[in-house]
Amino acid sequence: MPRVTEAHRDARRAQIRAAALRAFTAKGYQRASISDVVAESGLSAGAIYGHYEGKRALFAAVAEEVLSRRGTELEAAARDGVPPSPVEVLTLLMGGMTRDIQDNRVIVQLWAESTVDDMIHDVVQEVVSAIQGVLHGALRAWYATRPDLCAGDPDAAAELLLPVMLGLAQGYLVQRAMLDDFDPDRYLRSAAAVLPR
Amino acid sequence: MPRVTEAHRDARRAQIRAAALRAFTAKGYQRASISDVVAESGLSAGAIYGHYEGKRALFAAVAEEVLSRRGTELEAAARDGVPPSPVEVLTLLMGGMTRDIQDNRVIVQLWAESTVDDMIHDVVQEVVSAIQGVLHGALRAWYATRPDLCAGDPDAAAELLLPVMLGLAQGYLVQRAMLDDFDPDRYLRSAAAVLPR
DNA sequence: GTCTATACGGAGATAGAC
DNA sequence: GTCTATCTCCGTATAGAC
Repeated sequence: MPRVTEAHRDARRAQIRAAALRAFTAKGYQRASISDVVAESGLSAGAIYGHYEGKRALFAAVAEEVLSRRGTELEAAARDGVPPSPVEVLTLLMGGMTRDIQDNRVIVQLWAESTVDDMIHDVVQEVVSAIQGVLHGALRAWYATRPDLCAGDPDAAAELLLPVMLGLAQGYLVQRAMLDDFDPDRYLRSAAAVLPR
Repeated sequence: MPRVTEAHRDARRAQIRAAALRAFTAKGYQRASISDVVAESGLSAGAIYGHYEGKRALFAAVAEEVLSRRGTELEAAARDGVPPSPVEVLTLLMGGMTRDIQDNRVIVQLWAESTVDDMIHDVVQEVVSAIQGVLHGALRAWYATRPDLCAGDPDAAAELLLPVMLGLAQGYLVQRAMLDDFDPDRYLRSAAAVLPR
């Protein structure tokens, strides 16, 4: 299999995903039509359908790409250097989201879609599980440096903190997407006040 | 204006809202059609449109009803009896949600819709603001009984905790709607480990 | 692989009788 | 106020040429 062709194919697919993300971000996933993606990509409907089965598959692919990056980033940060504290982990995750997509309304739309579309559900399920795994590892590493806080059992401490860490991240994203007067710094100060440090 | 007629009108509107909630819950807001609401209500399309402008207005009305109840419940709990602790407040709110709607997928769908539909946005915005107000009051009342935890300033302490309390509630709802293996008790234990008590 | 043009289906909303 | 029947729009997806 000629690798040039393969690379070209992947590049085109990436181009389509990028266009889809722009369209979904601008209009919202439900309201964005395939025509919007077409317009955004500079290609045609036929071209899109040649690479993705349809709008749902496109959303799944984009979601996989964006969410996976959070796991990758966190893993990298946890690997080299001092283990980040819970608040630093939260800040890192939220900063990454903001970097990838302007506002994060589309993330909330993704969650909603995952409650009703099986294809989306499966992708989100898988990637979020992966993120939880990485998150667990990061927290465990940090607790290991703070034996005073975990009674010598970093693993159990990380396990206990995990749902709240995920929940605080989700709360941040919901509020940022939904509330007119959301204040990111205030939210992080609030989180810092309750999280171990 | 004859009050019997007025009462009948309100009853019918409540009947329609209840039918809409069932339809939205069963199929998801986007996928539920007006026909579904019609079928669920036992009425006709014409009857529905005689009382509500359309699907969006219906969702807004249902959302207003369900969310407002959270504020009312919390206010009642905070008023009579011992001020509930943060974890108790969280448990109360989540219990109320579960009572009103089986799973809470439709809540996440509501948030998503609020990021893209102005009518929904305005309603959610208003009701969530009200809930935050009540929440603030409840937390302040609790802190007032625990001066050791707030350095004598219950108001500031409540203000600081507010975003996290809201975020933890939202995280609970997202995870419950989205994750196959969500464990409510585990989430609450996790929250109890970080929240002041 | 990609384009243009179009078929198909479904959903929200309305008309008009009762 | 409510019903039946229907209209109209719009979005997804495909057909067929290049």
